[in-house]
Amino acid sequence: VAGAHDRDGVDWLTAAQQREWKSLMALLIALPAALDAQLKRDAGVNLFEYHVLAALSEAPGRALPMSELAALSRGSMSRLSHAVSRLEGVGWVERRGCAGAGRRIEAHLTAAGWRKIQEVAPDHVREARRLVIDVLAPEQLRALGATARDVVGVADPGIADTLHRDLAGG
Amino acid sequence: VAGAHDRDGVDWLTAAQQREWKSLMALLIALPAALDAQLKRDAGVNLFEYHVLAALSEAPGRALPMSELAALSRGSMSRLSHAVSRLEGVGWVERRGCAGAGRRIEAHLTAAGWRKIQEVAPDHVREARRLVIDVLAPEQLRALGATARDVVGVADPGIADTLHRDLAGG
DNA sequence: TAAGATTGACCGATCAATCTTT
DNA sequence: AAAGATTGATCGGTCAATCTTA
Repeated sequence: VAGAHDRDGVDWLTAAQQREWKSLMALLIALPAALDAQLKRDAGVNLFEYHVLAALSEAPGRALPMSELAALSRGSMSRLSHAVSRLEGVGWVERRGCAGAGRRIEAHLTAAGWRKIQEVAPDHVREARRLVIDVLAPEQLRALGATARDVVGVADPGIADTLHRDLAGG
Repeated sequence: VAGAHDRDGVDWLTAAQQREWKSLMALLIALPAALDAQLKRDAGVNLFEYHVLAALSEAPGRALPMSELAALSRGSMSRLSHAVSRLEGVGWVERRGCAGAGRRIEAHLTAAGWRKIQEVAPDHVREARRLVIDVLAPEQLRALGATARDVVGVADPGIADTLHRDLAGG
């Protein structure tokens, strides 16, 4: 039973738990790889860069301070800074100083960047449907989302916070 | 409703679907990062290298041909080859020619590698429990595993095959 | 020649150190 | 000094090319 310890004091997984764990590990490998591959092939961006463009496209004024953008796209400041440099290089994003107190730099989507995300989003949504949304029964999808939120709450409270704020419509 | 198309012919996600999708994306970022961080901190290996050592430790004779090991640890041959080179460098794995027809190289766990995985596994299992297994109700975990298998089946049939064989006790 | 395996160049991410502004 | 942001070294992974053996 759960909570049992062997003589080393280790609470090993049961056979059933191992089964579900291995299935989850397979998902963690296969799904991001498939999404990345589609975006890279059809759009020349990776999944993180797509999230950056998508977050900007939904923001008021199509602009966000770097630190908020990092939280929304679930990456470190460093990762974001490198990514924005790349996106700036191809003309989809620009950096500029920003007015608000304390904050210094905001990234904003250029006209070309707006066109790019409009062009790329439909394919990405199609892939999301093909791999997940249309594969699962509605109740199964609902349960998956709820379970994901439970796990993220423990694995990374910071991401969980940003997610909840985003889902609430912040 | 699902299946509806706007005038661009795109079947966008509903608000509810977007909610679950974003939750899943957050999981895909947060969970591997947390598992990786624990292993890197406490054991000096990443999640993929851990899977390599774990797969070898469960194999008969603690050895596997490179191609089978790649499938079991869910990586490309190239990724595995680089990883095994690293693990060889620290003395946990060795390469050697192998007898069976057609096959050429097998990786096997050294005595030091065996000790290493024995030492590291309990912490990894503890983390798996803390982040997932003990967070979810048994039925929720079961559903997560089943859903993961459904998605993997579409996203990567090759990984799905290996997973099913592994779960059947191959 | 096809499958198994390796290699090296390149790219993207992390980490620690640094710069900048309040 | 603290928060926001950037930088550069380094590491790990991918990709395409190559080598090897049945």
